[in-house]
Amino acid sequence: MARNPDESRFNQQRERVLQAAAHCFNHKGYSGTSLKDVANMLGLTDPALYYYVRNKEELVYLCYVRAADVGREAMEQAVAEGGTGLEQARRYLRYHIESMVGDRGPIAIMSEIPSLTAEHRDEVLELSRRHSKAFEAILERGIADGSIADCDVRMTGNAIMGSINWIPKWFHGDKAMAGSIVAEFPAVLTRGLAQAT
Amino acid sequence: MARNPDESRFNQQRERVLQAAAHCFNHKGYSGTSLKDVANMLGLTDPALYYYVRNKEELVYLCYVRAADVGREAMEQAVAEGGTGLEQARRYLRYHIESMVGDRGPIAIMSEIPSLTAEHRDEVLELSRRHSKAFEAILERGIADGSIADCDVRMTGNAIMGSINWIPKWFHGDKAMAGSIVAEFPAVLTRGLAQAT
DNA sequence: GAATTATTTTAATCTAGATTAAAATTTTTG
DNA sequence: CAAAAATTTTAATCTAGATTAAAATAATTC
Repeated sequence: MARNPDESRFNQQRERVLQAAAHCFNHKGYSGTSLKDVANMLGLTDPALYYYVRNKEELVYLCYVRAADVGREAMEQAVAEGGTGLEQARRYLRYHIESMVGDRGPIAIMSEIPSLTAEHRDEVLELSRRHSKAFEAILERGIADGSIADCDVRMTGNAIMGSINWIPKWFHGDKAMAGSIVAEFPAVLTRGLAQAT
Repeated sequence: MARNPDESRFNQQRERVLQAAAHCFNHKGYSGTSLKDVANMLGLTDPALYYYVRNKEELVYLCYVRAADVGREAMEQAVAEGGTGLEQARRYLRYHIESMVGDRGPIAIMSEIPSLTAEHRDEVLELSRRHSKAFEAILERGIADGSIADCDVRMTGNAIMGSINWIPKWFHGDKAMAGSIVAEFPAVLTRGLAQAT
């Protein structure tokens, strides 16, 4: 038995299921992906998935929690490393984007939140809200420390988060493209934030 | 009979169907909205919708074409009015956003493109691509005329378009919010573009 | 290597919701 | 107003795909 429960065969396989599902959802759309599609991608038959998730709703839910985790981890690491608000913002964006287009991807676009059960929906929305708040907090710290020009943090946050969230819509694994995104996005998205000096 | 075919009772009613569908898709998710939901919103029963669209796939398709139209109109008007590239970019964003959060809304998020028929999918993707190209062209004109700082137009375009496309995800008709978006977004999204003078 | 546990399969339901058909109603027109 | 056209309804199918049950296989344990 693996010492770390996250590394157990079961959890590893479940992680593969989630990545396959995210891939299918992003490529074929939610309504276009059957459990059979996801299962076949892993060389399994559809009922096998029920060994890892209770039903399709839970599969979607777990994909979304996973997407939120990736964002949260990037945020926590970026904040932990300190620096000015602007530096933290840039770093967060780089970490998050690196994960999304790198080995943590593909990340599911959260387009079917409304179809989740009330409990799951509330939880995912809460994670999402918390993430937005954390980013707004970075912006506010940047304004306070003078690295970021005064702005409407709510709208600025919405704008930047929208860009991030939309990436999986047009990025489909192309390596060269991944490089461009990582190289350009953090700069592009924060260029407008800097306080003129 | 109306002289302008767009104003015929049929077309007006169809437009209402599309708006209702967009509202439902954005609020309940694609898989969560049945034709019954859309029909009931208009005080109709589900089979009545088949008088306006061939099937659900076409309903989605038409919602997406409509969304693309709104963007194209904003783009054309903004470009037609001339000015520097930066001015055109700002104007386009203002027009597009005003339409989205105003009386042309709600606009459907294009999350189910992959479920469209091959013909419809290709057409929508082509519209989408053309729109992106048009925006990149504005950026290039801005770089040429010196109003916009040199940048990776492809990635910059992707970033800004992502912000726009994501708006229907979190904006749900709140009037005050609509005001903030129109007031802030065009500025926020173009702040990073300006050539330092 | 026998017993236990974990994983996957085949085969069988079951159902929501899309779609169709035919009839009823409403609107328009001459 | 009567006929024709337009719009909507009620009632009836029809099906993909989610889900469940039971059995089969593979991996682990002692």
